[in-house]
Amino acid sequence: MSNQEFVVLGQEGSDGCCPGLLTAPLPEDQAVELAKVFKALGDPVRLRLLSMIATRAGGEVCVCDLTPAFDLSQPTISHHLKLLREAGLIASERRGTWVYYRLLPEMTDRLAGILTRPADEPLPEAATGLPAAAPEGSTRA
Amino acid sequence: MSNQEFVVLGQEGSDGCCPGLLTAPLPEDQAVELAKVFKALGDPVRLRLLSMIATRAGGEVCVCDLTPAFDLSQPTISHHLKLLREAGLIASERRGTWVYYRLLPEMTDRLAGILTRPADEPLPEAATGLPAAAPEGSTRA
DNA sequence: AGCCTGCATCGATCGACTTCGATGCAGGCT
DNA sequence: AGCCTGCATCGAAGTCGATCGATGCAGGCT
Repeated sequence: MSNQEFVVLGQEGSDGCCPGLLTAPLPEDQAVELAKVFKALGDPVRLRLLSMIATRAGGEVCVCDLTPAFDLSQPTISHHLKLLREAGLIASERRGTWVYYRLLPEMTDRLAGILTRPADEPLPEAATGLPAAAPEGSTRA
Repeated sequence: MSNQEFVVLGQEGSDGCCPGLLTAPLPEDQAVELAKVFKALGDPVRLRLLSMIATRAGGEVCVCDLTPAFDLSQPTISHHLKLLREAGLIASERRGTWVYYRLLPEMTDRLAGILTRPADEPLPEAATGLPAAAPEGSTRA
């Protein structure tokens, strides 16, 4: 049960080919994989679940501590946890009666890296104000 | 047209009250606002659009350069751009016949900060293996 | 064994999202 | 003026996602 369901995103470090969204034009297949993770974060309940898991001292939370924090049924919470798990953001482990969830910091680290721009980003403010200069590929047929 | 539609997320810097998801248990209303932005990123087309906009030299892209890069209709691309705009990730400006989009790096910076953990994160590996220790709030009635 | 608790899975419901063609609107042409 | 191009908006259609009650399963009790 403590497996990650399926590993999304190749695990190249911050040195490899894919320094992130804001550096190179993100190929199709990578966009698909990345979107799965961001989609998992695109829900208030899942964000709060992730936050509760990540910030709990000890690095682990029992599901029985998560469920009563929401005005939702137990199956719904279980469903959201499953999505976070399938996105590679958390992992679960059963110990006796209870199931514990913990953060997988590799994924959040990776997302943070993907959203970080390469420190310079001149933001030239150039072309602004020109009388409608023709864009890149427009041959104006 | 170059307005941000509506400003999501209070704009406190990295010093203020909300250092991110992985530090404090994310209150409900903030989770709702944050989820909107992550949801906007939770689609492969929008991720590629954002990437194309962010990585274009000059910091701007004409819509007419974005549309032919996808196997989708023009209204669909326009719809995705609108969602990215409403999420505060990009802004648009009309110049003559064409509309140009540019990245709003404040938002991506903010997301990156939210996903960054406070550098230490001991990952104690403690309680693991114990014979079913009772979780936090369980009084085991 | 039998029972009880904690959690996951199943099936159904209903709203949200993606996509499209059709249309509207702004701005540059002739 | 009339026309054409670039882009946004408007329904409509189909798919996906969130949520629930019911159920199943695992593990610790008596």
